[in-house]
Amino acid sequence: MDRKTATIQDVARIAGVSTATVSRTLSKPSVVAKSTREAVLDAVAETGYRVNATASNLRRQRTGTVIVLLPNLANPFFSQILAGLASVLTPAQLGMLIADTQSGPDPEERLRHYLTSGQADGLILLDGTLSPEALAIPGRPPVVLACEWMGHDLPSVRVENARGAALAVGHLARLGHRRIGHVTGPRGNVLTETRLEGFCAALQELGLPLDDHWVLEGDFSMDSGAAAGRAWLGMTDRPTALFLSSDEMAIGFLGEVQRAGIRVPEDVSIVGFDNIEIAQHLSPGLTTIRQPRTQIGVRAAELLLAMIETGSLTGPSELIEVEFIVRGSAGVPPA
Amino acid sequence: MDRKTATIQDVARIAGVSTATVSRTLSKPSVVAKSTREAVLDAVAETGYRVNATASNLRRQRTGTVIVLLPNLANPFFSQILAGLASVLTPAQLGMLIADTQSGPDPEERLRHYLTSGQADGLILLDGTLSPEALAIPGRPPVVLACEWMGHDLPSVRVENARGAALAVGHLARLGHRRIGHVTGPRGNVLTETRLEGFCAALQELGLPLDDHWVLEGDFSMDSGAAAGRAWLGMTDRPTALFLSSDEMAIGFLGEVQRAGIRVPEDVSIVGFDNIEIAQHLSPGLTTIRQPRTQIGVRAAELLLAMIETGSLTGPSELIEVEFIVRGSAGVPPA
DNA sequence: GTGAAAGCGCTAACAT
DNA sequence: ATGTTAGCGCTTTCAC
Repeated sequence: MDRKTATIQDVARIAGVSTATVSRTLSKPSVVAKSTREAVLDAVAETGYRVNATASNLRRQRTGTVIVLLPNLANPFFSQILAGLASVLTPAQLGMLIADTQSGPDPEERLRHYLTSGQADGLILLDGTLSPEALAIPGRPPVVLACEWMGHDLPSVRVENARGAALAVGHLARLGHRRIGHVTGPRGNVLTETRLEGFCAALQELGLPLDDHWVLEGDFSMDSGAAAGRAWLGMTDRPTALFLSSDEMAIGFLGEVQRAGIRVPEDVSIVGFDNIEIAQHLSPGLTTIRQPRTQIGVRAAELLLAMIETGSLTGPSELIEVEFIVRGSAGVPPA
Repeated sequence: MDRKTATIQDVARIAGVSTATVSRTLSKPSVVAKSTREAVLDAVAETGYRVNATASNLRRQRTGTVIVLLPNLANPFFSQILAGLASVLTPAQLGMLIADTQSGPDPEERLRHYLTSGQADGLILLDGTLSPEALAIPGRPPVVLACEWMGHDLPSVRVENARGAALAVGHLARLGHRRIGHVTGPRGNVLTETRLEGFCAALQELGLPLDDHWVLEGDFSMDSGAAAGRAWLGMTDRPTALFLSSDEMAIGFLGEVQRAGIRVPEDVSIVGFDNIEIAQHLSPGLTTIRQPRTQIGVRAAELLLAMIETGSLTGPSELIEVEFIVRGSAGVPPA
């Protein structure tokens, strides 16, 4: 009907009250008299009034927005975390501004920008490669890490990465493997290092050999898994099993060696990490470690919400359990 | 340093100019004298001043935000489109507020909410199942569809879906298949219908039979592809080839029949749709139709940006080409 | 329980 | 080329 949207003034005029009363009716209905409240709500309905979030935010010195900073938006790994975040943030009237650290030139500068721009009530960080110094900014909003991170003193939601690696090694050892290789994520990434440490520690604990040639560097992508597959095919002294630091790499590896005529798990056993949806649909199914990604998002959002509400810059951290999922890609070693 | 962030007043005071000059220096540097500009920029640097986006937006009657409405955030299909959107929107100083139509109860109400709330300068719609009536709202911001849609009169970025289906059928027919089945997306979805129509039309054009039993309903998910695989395994009169309306379904189908001992493509040929990253890493590689998803996002964002800048509610539509990708999952029919 | 009034921080006429 | 001024629409003391 109306050409332009109604303001609080219009509602006040129609209801015959002041703008203050309209505002109160909408935010704290209990403090206004029943009859006034009804008059106001009628006027709201009549005009189709919605509060202007920008004006409200300016007045209340908040933004209504949470920034989510992730390394790479195109990586489907994050979409489920985002879904978890949204399920908590949306009901709390907080929008998610999603930004990608890889699209620009200087990721840490991007982070600093968001922290100082006053554009957000809080920030959720999904990129573990940024350095903690970037967070040392006075007056910054609360931050929750939903990833591993160099400095471990911030509120965070993390996953039992080292234990996951140990579970993988234990499973393979129990099947009889003694020559176990590993494909890492990108060096420098905290996830990579944590899983690698867990892998090495488990090997040592079980008295299994660790050959440097059996640790290949990847970058979590399918392509890098395929490259690892080619490297494995070219080895004279192949490990009989591999633990790969992501399911995506496991898929790339699997496809590559299968196309070369290698049978999985008869000729080589494979364990991934993540339990992405496709893991169960491969042939053979991918044995892997489940990370509950939606839950990571949910908990991170809840933590941040609590900090925003209390105005605190600190808060608890949380460790989320992983679960070992046995499918067909790991079996007994070849005779 | 400072406890609270500097305002434009602080900068003006330090630089010895008015706030208007500070504002101008930052938005249209060319109109202020060089010496003043330098003084202002020095003061900006000294105070670490950043414009308060909320205040700026309120004053300029804009929001600095674009809402992206998609059916399901957890679906990795959208992440690349989002990456494309972000690559255009971020440099234009527009944030993306991402919302999920499936998380709440009433998707159309959600859409209406975003359209009327004045929280966005524009909206990008990735959900083709919402009805066009929901957009008939006075004073709404510009909208771009990045999906198929019931009413075809809005600015949109779409893909040659029907032609993609025809390419798939043509390829299979050329290999010698005469019994070609299809697994659809969810009924009612516009993508589903368009591809189905393309499929039927191509069959007819080539004089190939269309058996109703060979058209199975899926929902684009791997699980539904696996279900289609089980259905196919149970058929007495199996088609020798299938065109599946998404790669995810093709993957589910492939895994399911392979686990049942069926060889692909020797026993059955498969063609998917999308060319998701994993398609090339499967064994056999998945023959499919490529949709340039990043580009879809880029073009949609560019269209919307133009509309926001000109204040127009209409604009051109664009059809993005698909490309047929031959890999190993489709071969000659079994003898 | 309700109203008056003072800004939140910024930009864009309009003056000069 | 720069300053003055009037708000954008809202929330929140502070009175009554």
